[in-house]
Amino acid sequence: MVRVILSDKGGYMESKFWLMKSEPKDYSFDDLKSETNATAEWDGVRNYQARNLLRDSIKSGDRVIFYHSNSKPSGAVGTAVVVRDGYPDFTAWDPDSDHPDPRSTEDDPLWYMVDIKADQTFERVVSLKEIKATAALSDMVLVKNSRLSVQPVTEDEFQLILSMGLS
DNA sequence: GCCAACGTTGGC
DNA sequence: GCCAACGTTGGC
Repeated sequence: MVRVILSDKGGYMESKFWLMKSEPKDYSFDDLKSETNATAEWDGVRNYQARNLLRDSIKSGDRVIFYHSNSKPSGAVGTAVVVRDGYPDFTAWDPDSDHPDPRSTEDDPLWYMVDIKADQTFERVVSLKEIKATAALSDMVLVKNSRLSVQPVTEDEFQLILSMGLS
């Protein structure tokens, strides 16, 4: 089965590499590592474009760059592996959750999530400043549309950021 | 804390 | 379907 996502040019591309953002004051990479099996539900995404990726395109085994936004400095801090395909984000219909949305129900889910497991911890933060200063990373969604919290990256981008983070 | 950029909502 | 108003993200 070919997995596809809508590219910014309106055509289709596939990805097995992603970048996910979190504000570390809300949920940090250390928080993920401290979970049982270093695994957590990536819940709370309330954006349709990101939802579509979580529901349709992101699959178990895919690799993720974990990015700290609104941080000092903001940047990539580690990697994770997707360990469960998209499924309904049940926190949406829990009125006591951090991200309730009464439009979403168990019978007709509106929002989706995947599970991720922490993998490699970078030796240093690969800062947004450094990413922006790296020519080979200039096409990243992170650089072009800074708001999307779940976004595709190319394998080359993933490997380059990983090598920067481990050196 | 400011605010630019972007996404969403809802009146018409 | 347009678009103004509003809300959110996230760099700085």
